Amino acid sequence: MLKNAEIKIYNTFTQRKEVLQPIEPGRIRIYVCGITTYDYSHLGHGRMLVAFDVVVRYLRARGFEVTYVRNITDIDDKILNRARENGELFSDLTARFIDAMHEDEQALAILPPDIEPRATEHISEIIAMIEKLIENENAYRAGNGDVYFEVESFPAYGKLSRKNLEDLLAGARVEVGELKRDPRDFALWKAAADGEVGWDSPWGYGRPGWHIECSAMSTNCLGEHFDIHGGGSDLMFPHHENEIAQSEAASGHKFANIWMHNGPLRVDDEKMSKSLGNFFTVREVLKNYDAEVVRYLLVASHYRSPINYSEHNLKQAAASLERLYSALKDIDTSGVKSLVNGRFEKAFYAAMDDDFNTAEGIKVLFDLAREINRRKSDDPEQASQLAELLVRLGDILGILQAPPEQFLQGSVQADVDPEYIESLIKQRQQARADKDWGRADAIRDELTRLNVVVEDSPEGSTWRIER
RNA sequence: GGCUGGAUGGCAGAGUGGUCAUGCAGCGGACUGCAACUCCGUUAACGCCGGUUCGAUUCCGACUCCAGCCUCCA
Repeated sequence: MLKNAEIKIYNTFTQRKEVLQPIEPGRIRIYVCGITTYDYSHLGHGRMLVAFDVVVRYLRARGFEVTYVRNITDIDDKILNRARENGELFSDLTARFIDAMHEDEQALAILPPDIEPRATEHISEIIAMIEKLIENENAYRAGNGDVYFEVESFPAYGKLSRKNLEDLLAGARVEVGELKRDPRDFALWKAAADGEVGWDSPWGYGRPGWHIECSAMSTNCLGEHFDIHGGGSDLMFPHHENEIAQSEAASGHKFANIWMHNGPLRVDDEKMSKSLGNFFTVREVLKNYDAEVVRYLLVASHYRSPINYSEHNLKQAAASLERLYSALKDIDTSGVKSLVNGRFEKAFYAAMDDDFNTAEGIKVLFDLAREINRRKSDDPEQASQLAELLVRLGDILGILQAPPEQFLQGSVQADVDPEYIESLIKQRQQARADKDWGRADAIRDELTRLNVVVEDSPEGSTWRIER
């Protein structure tokens, strides 16, 4: 790949794009907040997973050795509540939804992270970090066995989400029977009763609070100081703010160099959420739309922008992908010599170097497609090389990896029998040979009824699904 | 109310101080038995008001509107 990669990334922390400067030359360590597994992944999760999948794919394409850690939070109040409602073990619940998440990931062509730590497998590290925080006088035990982080003891608190401590105090809810010294303090460890899910600790039986697991797992997997920390923008406060407080209070130095936050997924211009009833799980969506079309939709906008989920936008995504795949159709790229460092590749890298501008990168893919179409007939060798490049660049975005015919002829929206289609096409070919245009058109009408479009060319007739 | 981000052609969505985004849709042409695909050409935009400038959609300021976070959330 190109040498001297200079990649700019928007750092939420500094509110500006910064040149990525690895702590260790040639190597990037990245931690992304994954999913709390108490239900099926929704499309907002899918967006996050795809966004950081592209980040990692691109960094690798640019020659970095990447260690990608994405955690699973498998112990949490929501999990325990859901398990109780279902009358099942919390570990059975999380096992089921972790499997489901992996299936969804695979469907969306999301590469697995290098390390996928689970909170329940890092309880001892969590306890060790809490002990350290108590020792450093950043945390205290409450009378009931809870342990809280003392926000006042960490003056930089609020620097990521730009909140000042006074405002937080004014806005904090004070609950009855409050065990905290200060309403802004948050739980590191929650005491549990016998019979509830928990682990033994120096403060008695209990379980970790919500934020500490990410501090413990990231530190354990990547060290106390690493390159990139990512997650959804809705995690900025309080989750990431608390992570910074915990991690930096424990280690005494900087936590992550760059903070990346992906934008929200909206439905009808509102954030997708259960309370609004506009909630889509990944698997529901994949019943009605091809996974690659969904992925294209997620990748066609910049990762920090909101994406509006709608049937209309999915249709447009399908049309765009059809154009790209049409360019690849009938081209054999096997054994083709790779075009390296040409203008298209440079333009693509320039776009992606600028804070992973996938929308600008996709423009280059369309430029490539047009060039391929121009050359298809008179310069097939050049067309093949360009097609190989198109597929290679598509891979960085996680698209265009299927055989073109497979994409163009298969679709979850139209379940057709290829043999039947082929037989109709043959009959139509005969009718055309006989110049029986009426019959040829009647057959095409029948195909249209089946959502099939026929395309005639000097080499014969091909077909595709009308999405 | 505080903090962030946004407002681009019919739709989606990038970007730039003065010459093309791109895709879909539209229009004209080529190709086609007719189509489709494809190619060539083409229409069309930068919320509002000021300022800086020879020139602003792009920089600065005010305003309006929208979204997210401030409580569990990717």
